[in-house]
Amino acid sequence: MGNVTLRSVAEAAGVSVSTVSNAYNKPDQLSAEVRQRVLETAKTLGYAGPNPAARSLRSQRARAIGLVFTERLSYAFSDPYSVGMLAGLAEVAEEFQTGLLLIPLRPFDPERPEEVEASAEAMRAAVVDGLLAYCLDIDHPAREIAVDRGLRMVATDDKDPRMDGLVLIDERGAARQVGEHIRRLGHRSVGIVVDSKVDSSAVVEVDDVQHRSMSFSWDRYDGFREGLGPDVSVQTVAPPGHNSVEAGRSAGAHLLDRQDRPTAIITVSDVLALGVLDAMRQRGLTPGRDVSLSGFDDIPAAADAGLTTVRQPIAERGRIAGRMLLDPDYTERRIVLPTELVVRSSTGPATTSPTR
Amino acid sequence: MGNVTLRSVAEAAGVSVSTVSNAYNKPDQLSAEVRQRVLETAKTLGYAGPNPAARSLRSQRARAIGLVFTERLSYAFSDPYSVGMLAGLAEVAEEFQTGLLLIPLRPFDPERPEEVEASAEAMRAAVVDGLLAYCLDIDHPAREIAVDRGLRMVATDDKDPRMDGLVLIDERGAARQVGEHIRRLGHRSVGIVVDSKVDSSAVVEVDDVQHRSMSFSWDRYDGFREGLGPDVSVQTVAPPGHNSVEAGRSAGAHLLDRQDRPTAIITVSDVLALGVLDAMRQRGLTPGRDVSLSGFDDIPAAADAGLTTVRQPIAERGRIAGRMLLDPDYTERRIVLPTELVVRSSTGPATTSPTR
DNA sequence: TCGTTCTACTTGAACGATTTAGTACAACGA
DNA sequence: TCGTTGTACTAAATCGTTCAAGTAGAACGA
Repeated sequence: MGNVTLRSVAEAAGVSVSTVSNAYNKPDQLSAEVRQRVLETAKTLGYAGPNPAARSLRSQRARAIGLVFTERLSYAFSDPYSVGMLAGLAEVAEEFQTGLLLIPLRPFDPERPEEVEASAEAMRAAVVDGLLAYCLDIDHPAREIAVDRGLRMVATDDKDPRMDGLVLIDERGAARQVGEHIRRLGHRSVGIVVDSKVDSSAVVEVDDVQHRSMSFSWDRYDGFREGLGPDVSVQTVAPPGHNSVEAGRSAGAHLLDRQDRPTAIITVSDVLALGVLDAMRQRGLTPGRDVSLSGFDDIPAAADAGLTTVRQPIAERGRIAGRMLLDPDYTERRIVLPTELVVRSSTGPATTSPTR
Repeated sequence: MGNVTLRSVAEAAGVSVSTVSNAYNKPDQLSAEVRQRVLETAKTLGYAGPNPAARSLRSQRARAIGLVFTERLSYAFSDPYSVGMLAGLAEVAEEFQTGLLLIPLRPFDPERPEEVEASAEAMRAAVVDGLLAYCLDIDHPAREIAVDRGLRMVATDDKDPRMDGLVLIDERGAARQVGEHIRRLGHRSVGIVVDSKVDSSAVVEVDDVQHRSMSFSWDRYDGFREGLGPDVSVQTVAPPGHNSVEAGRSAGAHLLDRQDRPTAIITVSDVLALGVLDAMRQRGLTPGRDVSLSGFDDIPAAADAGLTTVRQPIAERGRIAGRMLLDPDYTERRIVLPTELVVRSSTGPATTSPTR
């Protein structure tokens, strides 16, 4: 089984190997009758079509693009934002008859370099034409391997100058709008919830410097602070674990239970905001009245929850990344997509009596 | 660039091609010093390691397993159950240094066979050693192609006898326990929420026969009915759209707003149950007191919500599927994993006054 | 001293396709 | 009638590895 090749088909059909190949790849290069005959003998021989590996080798095209898959991305799949982008990417991939190869890697961890290094070898073995560097740590050795291989690389959130394509939003500018919105509403004590790169077991309070090394989203953070201005007092916390509703809930609990509860809470993602919303509900607080809350991304659930947030074209981000990787006619190499502040009921004016 | 091959490295290092190959694949076959020299010249030449396509061709191993990726699976990624299974699969894949290839396909649709057929060609091009037939419709042409290719196929929820491996739970038996639990609590009017295979725009009421063709989960459905027994009156609904919290919410709304509101609601998944829970909250109903509710799967959020459900080893399902595909020492071909009814606060005795 | 075993490499044949350059033959216009 | 063009196919090289088989030389025991 399985050892039926182009040659066996060619012999059985009484034509040359190239003709059989053409029957599959270039139907206009041969007469309809011969093609018909070839395809029929292929069927009776149980030939399942050209061997993909051989085809990849000869044509120098893998018909697949890579996507790094760490534990973190596995969590990311619970995040509607990632799913939306992946859906956009898959749409283009389908259009180009191209697969999406998840490359399982150990997440970067300076504590155990040899394990990470070993898992990075998977990047060598990946049969891909290009790579979407999503959730791939800047220091991960797999990144070097990808560069060495000369893989076309596209990122949606990356600072690496070696990228062949970038699909961005103005993170900082968008975040600034959120900050300004909150400031204009009169809030002077604001909590910020960031995501956390490191594993902690509890909510940690973060200062501006720590944040740089602890979180993925300091552009947003900087934007928030810019928009809020110097007169607003800010308390930043990072929840334990990954970007999730659960994490948001614990961060929200932490902020809401403080003596000096902030009058507004800003989060770096809608998922975290939904968690904070839960924490508010549990405490009988009404969003937009007792405490204001804003998110980021505008995932579908944000509208249902009445969450003020920044809308970004999520699926479009994936689509463009896909085009950059797959469509030779798409020559743009750096796209900055528009965002929009969407004000909903979860933000409102600071109450004049800012006590509990 | 990129045209550095084993041969160029071999020439530069003054050794044979096989020696260079061995330097990468069988370090014990050559002396440490030669290996060192080879690796160094490889580095200076900018050789990124053996070309994966060529390696796949020669060794007849793709180092990747396939996963069908339709729009439906893209929604499935929002489902913690799928994510959990995928995480288990990825764990094993990482262990075996193997990639996970998502193969984008059009979902099966008898209305437009040619589009589906065309997209199924992606199954021909996939460089994979095996396939996890998850979310792959039984009638999808890609399934035939996979069979023709002689791909090793494993399923976690499939009736196809051509599968090389099955990782199952006793769906019907587990569902029966749920039904019995509800019956013993005294409920005599029960709503069942199933998932829907077809696209409808609103909640539809389903009878036993329709259900067969409309849903993916009729084993569970049959189990529910068996456990409930003949004395319980059942109203079955299928929400519009895919398995999601949102869908559960609308199905729940439909059942709860009926004149003859059921005293208990059973769903085929926790995700749907969480939606029903939302609908109950919106109506000020307390789960387990006013209306009982049970789910299926025991995703992490179920415990938080106090949801009665069936626990199944989710990640383990993915892990075993991975082993069946990748581990030659794993010879088991059909595994039925244990389940357990987990009773939490969302189910309680039927109230003696069963009126609104 | 001779045969045997071991180590460290090399040789050359696959793996299964695509692609370039060609050939044979028919059709065509002048 | 001859050269040109086009159609339908073929021959042979090539993609970059891995792997089975082979060899040269050192080391060893009797």
